[in-house]
Amino acid sequence: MSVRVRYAPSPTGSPHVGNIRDALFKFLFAKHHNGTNIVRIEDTDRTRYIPGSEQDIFNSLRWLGIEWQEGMEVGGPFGPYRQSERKELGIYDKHIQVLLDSGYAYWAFDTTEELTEMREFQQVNKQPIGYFGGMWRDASSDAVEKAKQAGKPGVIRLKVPRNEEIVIQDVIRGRIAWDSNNVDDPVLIKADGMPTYHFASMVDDHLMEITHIIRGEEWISSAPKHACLFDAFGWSRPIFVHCPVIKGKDGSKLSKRHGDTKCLDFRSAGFLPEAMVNFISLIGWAPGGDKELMSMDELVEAFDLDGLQPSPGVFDMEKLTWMNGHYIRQKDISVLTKDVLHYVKSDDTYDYWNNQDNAARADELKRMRESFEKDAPYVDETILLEQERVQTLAEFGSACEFFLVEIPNMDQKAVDKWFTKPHVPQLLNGLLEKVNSTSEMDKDACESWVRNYAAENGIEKMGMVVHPIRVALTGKTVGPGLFELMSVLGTERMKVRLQNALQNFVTVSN
RNA sequence: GGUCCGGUCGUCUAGCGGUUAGGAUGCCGCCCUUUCACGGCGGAGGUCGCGGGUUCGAAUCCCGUCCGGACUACCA
Repeated sequence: MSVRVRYAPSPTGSPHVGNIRDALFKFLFAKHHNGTNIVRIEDTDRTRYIPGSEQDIFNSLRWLGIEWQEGMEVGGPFGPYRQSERKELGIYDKHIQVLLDSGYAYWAFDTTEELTEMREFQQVNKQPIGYFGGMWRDASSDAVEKAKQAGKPGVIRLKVPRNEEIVIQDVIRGRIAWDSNNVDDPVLIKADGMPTYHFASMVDDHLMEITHIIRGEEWISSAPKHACLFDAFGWSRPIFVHCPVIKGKDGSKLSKRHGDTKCLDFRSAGFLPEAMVNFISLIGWAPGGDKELMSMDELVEAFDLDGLQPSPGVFDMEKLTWMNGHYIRQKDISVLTKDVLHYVKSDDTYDYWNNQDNAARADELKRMRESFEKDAPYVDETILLEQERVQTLAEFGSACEFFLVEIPNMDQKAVDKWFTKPHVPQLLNGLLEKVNSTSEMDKDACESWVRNYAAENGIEKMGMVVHPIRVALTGKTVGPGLFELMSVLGTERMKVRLQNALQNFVTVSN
């Protein structure tokens, strides 16, 4: 039997990295086994529906290269793939009737107040909290009819068997058992007629012939309910795989207060999909050796359930950042420049940095976007020179800034350190003279001029000539190799910068 | 409170009864070098949560204990 797995998110917001990591696992597993990955939308809670989140879900998946062969947007033989549509088709009504008829489900008419009161009672009496039958589990059909006649809103609950042991086999953790007396009767159909997750998801998993339920660890405690449901229908249970959660630095489940958690935020922050995929695949899973830098194809090749880990992992931004730097460096320059262009053109980028209260970064990136419009080949060259010096796409903004402005911002400490040396005015004037008389200087020409100058003036330490020129041209003490940088800048820009340095910053005259 | 899951350097992890407990990241140092970065080399960092067993031998198996986490909705 071929593998069929499903990614079944709720459209309640832009997906979280933990959720997307699970989606990645499912995709890798399906693809590794030549199976089918299905995307189904679980929108049974109308109150939590957020418009636009379906698109965020698809965008997150596509950004990372997670494919699906069946489901939303691509169709398939088991559609529709949106639960609200399946509800309209009567799929859940039909199935709940089966359970009602066979006695595995029952109507319950408790009010919200009654349920709250019940829980408070259980709380103070240190009892397990939950609905274990109340007055409705074994109510007579007359009582149920009467409540219906009276127009009382009711729900349908699953009649979990009592005095039994409920056992599931989890692929990662092995046997997990519950005393059924501790498993409460979950609501299957809500008062508004919509199915709950417990019901809709399991019915659909069966109908869609899902072989493996791969989901987060937070579902373990409802697994016995799901197992009972399958048993009640007489259906064979799929294989359960509960993946460990992803935690934040403080050890609790990753959430908003840990910073970025939405998958698409990472795109806006300047991370590459290759890095993101590689990094999140390694939280809770390992191929079983020392290898950790892997492409999507390699992950597909290496992925299997036995590499899954039971213990939760912490999302380590520093390691993600390192990995992103690795992928930036590894990238072909023609591809990289397109990525950067795309990044600085995207509105999401600016929304993101403005939300981060980092207007300066937004400005740098905006300048880069404008520069692309004016002189793309020039910007491409600056990207090449900064490629090995940045770790995210966003960092190109500040790394390339000095190239793109008319006059760079002069770092006062750099000026104080280097422009006070007595040989500097002559040096900068000499270079100015050179660029005035030359229209083009390639890297070698720049290098030989600098070296000759040093030799002719008896300067032994290259730093003594290199650093002042660097400060004059870039305003900084750090950056790409001087000769590369000079040749990319070109004589015109060098002229303007040298004049500015000599007029406004060089304090010692000769 | 209850149920369940988990516990190897700060972090991600390898390990499946015999290893000086390996790799990666981060940190530190050296080398390369005009700076930064990249790269190369090296270092610090783990009595494998703790306590008992089983065994000639345990991170690996068993029991207990502690700590952490998830769930505990007519949310998923």
